[in-house]
Amino acid sequence: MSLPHVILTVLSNCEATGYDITKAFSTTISNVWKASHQQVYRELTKLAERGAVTYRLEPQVGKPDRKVYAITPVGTEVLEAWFIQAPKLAPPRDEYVARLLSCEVLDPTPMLEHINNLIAESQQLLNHYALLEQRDYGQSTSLTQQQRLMRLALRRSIHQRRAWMAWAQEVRDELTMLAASA
Amino acid sequence: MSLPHVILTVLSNCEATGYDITKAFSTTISNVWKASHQQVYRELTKLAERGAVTYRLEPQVGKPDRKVYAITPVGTEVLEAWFIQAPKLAPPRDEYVARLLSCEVLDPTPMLEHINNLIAESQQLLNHYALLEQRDYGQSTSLTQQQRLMRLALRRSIHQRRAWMAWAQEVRDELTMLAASA
DNA sequence: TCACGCATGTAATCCGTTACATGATTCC
DNA sequence: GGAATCATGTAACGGATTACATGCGTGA
Repeated sequence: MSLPHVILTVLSNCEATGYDITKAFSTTISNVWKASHQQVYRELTKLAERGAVTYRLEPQVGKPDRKVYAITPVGTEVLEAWFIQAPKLAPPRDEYVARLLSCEVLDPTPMLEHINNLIAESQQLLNHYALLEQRDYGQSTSLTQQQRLMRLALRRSIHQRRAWMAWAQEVRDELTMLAASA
Repeated sequence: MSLPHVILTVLSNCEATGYDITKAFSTTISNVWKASHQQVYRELTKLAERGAVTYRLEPQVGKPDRKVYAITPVGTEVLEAWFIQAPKLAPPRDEYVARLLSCEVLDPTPMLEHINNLIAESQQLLNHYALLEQRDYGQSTSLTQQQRLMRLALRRSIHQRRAWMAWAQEVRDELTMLAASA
């Protein structure tokens, strides 16, 4: 499990509230790790119990207090211990291929629609990614370290989505033939 | 959630015991969906409660009874209803990219090792996949429908792994430069 | 004034993982 | 004789999802 460590990484850069971190999960980190605000708040509570983070209350007029979290030395150790462990790939759970297997016993027509939608969505996303890459990392010759890392995260999404695209096109061709011969 | 539907798909082809299905999950379906035997047994119990599957007991001499499961018409309806729903991609939870983000605040050397391991493993797996594809689908000019579908499942794994490979190589180059300049 | 965003949670349920358990058979 | 495999589970824990809940400020 890496959710607490992603949170600790965010806090290594700067202090943040639960809300700030949730925002990060829905913007910059959204391609890397998915987490709901409930998960974030619960994890922050647990990390505070373990002494990996601390927080100070910032009173606000007419609003509930902000809890501003910061990483502790213990938290840094936790992060380092996790960092040197070998990463694991997510176990395969693929709804597209699962449905594809059902085509042996069911009419494949709906599957062809799903695949066409996947192709269309993927094309749009890839266009979007290309724009992002150009806009954020394409101009200057020298990028900061942070920019290089974020660019590699984006590259991951691009490679992954291209793989979906290429596969979906193979499936479309195969299913089209299959539907024609039936 | 698709676990029950993958099970129903298996049972649409032929009757099977919990053990048979578990074996399928660790062989033919292993690239598509991961499930432990405990999950399979629990899911079979639930499907039987919903009336989507039935089972008959096959007594055996000196062994515990075999429960041989079969899909029911209700089960087929459940499967069809799921089949026409739009598949969802797995939410992003990527331990490699997560660790990559930490490289901003931690020494990237361990990450470079992780990435080199990923490249080596991926190369081996891709070789293995190539052999499988050739052996199982490369010879005859006309494949059965079942074979075509299984081949597309394999193609998915190949595309996915190639994407990992290409990305990992980009990361390796970038991290090597980064380590050299530090 | 009504909806949306900010900011913060609790509760229930489900899914996945790990560990524990049993008792026979078959292969080395 | 011991290890692995067949076949079947229960129990406990933790993570993820969904729903429910509050209460203020801001813009249409």
